[in-house]
Amino acid sequence: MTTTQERTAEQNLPYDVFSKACPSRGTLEHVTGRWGALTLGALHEGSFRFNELRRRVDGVSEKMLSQTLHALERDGLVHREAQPTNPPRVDYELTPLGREVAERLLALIHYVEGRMDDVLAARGRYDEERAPR
Amino acid sequence: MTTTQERTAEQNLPYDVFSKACPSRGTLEHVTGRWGALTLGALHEGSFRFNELRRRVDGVSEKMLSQTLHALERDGLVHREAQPTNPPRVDYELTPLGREVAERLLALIHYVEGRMDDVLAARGRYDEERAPR
DNA sequence: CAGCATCCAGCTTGATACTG
DNA sequence: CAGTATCAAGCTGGATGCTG
Repeated sequence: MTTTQERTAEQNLPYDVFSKACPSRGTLEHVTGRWGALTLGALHEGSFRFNELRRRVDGVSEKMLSQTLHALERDGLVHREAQPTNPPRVDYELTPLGREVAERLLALIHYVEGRMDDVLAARGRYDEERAPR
Repeated sequence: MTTTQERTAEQNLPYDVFSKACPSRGTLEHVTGRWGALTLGALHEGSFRFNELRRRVDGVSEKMLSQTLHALERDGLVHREAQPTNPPRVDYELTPLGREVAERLLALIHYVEGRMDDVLAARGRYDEERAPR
């Protein structure tokens, strides 16, 4: 069995999410976090204004959406286009890098959605086995 | 623009992670959460015992690993094989469904790892633009 | 070894109010 | 419209002690 450090050295990987200190872990959390994932998923379908996005991502608060967008913009996954009009208009869209990431993320999301019946069935079995009384 | 509900109806999707109430959102969080993602990633390489896994997933506490494994087992992604020996030996491995999910997850993880240089560069630009003083 | 039970510090989150 | 500021509450997660 190889340790994280050994794998990193052997395969010469510059960034290894399995290592606690690796910055890729932070970015991965922005991408896969509850709101990050849904935001990237929504933006994969086009450009959105702030409040459009807010309605799209059911349940996100204003604060969390703002925070999420800042993190994704900082990581270079989302582009923010602000027009200095009044009232202000700001559009968000994926960068090329963001699109690549979103595609892989959506492949995962759609797969999970497509297998939810199996997941729910597994849950039923699990719960029944240990609380039938 | 279509709402979440409209999309769900139009495309006849049984499960839509964009909807607050959808159970797929919960499963997605188990899969993509900090520890869920790393645990699935580790298990993709083979079968592991509890403490092996703990060493592999750098930074995870006993409690969180236990909790994570329970959630993944309940969702039908991980299989738990307990041998009634003394001392006890328990092995964890992916189910076929878990393997499918882990593969898509790893595609995302590896892509992000591979583009970390771009992410870090974007961060540098972002930070510089708004705190030069 | 493989966990569970408990406690609690602190970070995350949501609600609310306010600004340009 | 597009956010920021502030504050309370609740949940997450780490430490500790214990069991089979």
